[in-house]
Amino acid sequence: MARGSTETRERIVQAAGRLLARDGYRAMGVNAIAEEAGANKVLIYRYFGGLPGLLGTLARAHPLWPRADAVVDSAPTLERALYLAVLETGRLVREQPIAREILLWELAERNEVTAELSAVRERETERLIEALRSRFSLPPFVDLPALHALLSAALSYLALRASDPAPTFTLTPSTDSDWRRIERAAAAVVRAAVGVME
Amino acid sequence: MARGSTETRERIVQAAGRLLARDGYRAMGVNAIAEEAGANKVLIYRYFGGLPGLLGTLARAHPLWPRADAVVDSAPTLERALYLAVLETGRLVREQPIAREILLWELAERNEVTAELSAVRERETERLIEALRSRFSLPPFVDLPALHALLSAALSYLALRASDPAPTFTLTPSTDSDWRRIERAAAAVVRAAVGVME
DNA sequence: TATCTTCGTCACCGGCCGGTGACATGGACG
DNA sequence: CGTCCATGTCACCGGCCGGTGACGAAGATA
Repeated sequence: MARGSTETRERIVQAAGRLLARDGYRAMGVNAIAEEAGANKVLIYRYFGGLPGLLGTLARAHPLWPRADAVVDSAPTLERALYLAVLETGRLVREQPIAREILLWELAERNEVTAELSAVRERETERLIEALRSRFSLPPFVDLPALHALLSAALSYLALRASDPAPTFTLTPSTDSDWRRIERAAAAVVRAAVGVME
Repeated sequence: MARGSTETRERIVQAAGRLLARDGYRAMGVNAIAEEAGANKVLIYRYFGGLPGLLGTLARAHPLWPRADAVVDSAPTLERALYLAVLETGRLVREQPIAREILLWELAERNEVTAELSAVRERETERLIEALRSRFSLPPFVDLPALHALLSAALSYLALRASDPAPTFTLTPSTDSDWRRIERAAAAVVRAAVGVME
């Protein structure tokens, strides 16, 4: 049924993305993906060389992380740009199931797939830092990478905890008002820290 | 061999802790634990009613999170106490493999075990917040839970990423000097934010 | 028409998983 | 002594996993 290499390839990639978003990274096996795609699992080996190849293809097909230029261009000050970048990271993790699962995956396992996924995000983040640095020419004693790492780690983690398997973190943001509190704290922190560290 | 219920129970609990610390939460199965303990897996069902019961016992036997009183008593100011509490959380996650794996587990799965583990940590954190509030009588418009959630989430996440499967986060702290940068950023943030939010 | 390649199917493998039922053993207690 | 029960052992189950070898069916090419 439905012969034709390219269509089948595409169907498998789509199915992998659907499965990752719906059932999480722990469900990503050749058997499950093949069934979801209505294809035969042998084709995963033939077309992608195995699971890592397939998931690499999937990752390359999705733009998952904040684009450096978009963030920088839309903000008038360093504080605002940093704030927006950090919040955008949290928002992506919260609203993009695939992004969320990839972060979890990277935390839980270390293999070819997660290494490549990390590298992709890393590259984009470095470009963001570089863009901020050149656009706003901040004083050298502001440790921008450290500040950015601290805040985006915070938002990512809170977003991870808030979604699907939802435990607590004293204030684990669940309602909109919870998230506003976190965002207000982050804003105050950014505003103050950039000044204080100078 | 080695008859006697209590000794065997203890041996199984010890083996579970060892396995969790060494091989991570993904390795925690009845077969693996039984082999590690040199016992028979049937006993896990007989003595603990199954895996959740065994791991609940294990968790209750380990003090894993910062004690509220210790942190509060050793700090002269609110800034200092908050800074110490947050750093201690990060340090624990970094140095206690069991704590690390429990956090990962809570992120990745939602079941009886992780629910109970979350509850334990949650209770301790609430006590910390309450102790800070009463000890230093901070103004009501400082959103202490939000600030604490933001910062401890940051340190926990960075510590999780820095250990065993070690990908990147632009600045993923690996060396001591990396961690000093993060700590300096956190200190500045705490100092500034408490003032700014007043 | 005959041949050859590509695409897809099917059946099977060994291995590990969680879980259970049947049975040996040894000690306490009558 | 005999009984009983907690303790520990062993073999086995069904199910899912990743992975592979053999085969059929469509279509291009000669």
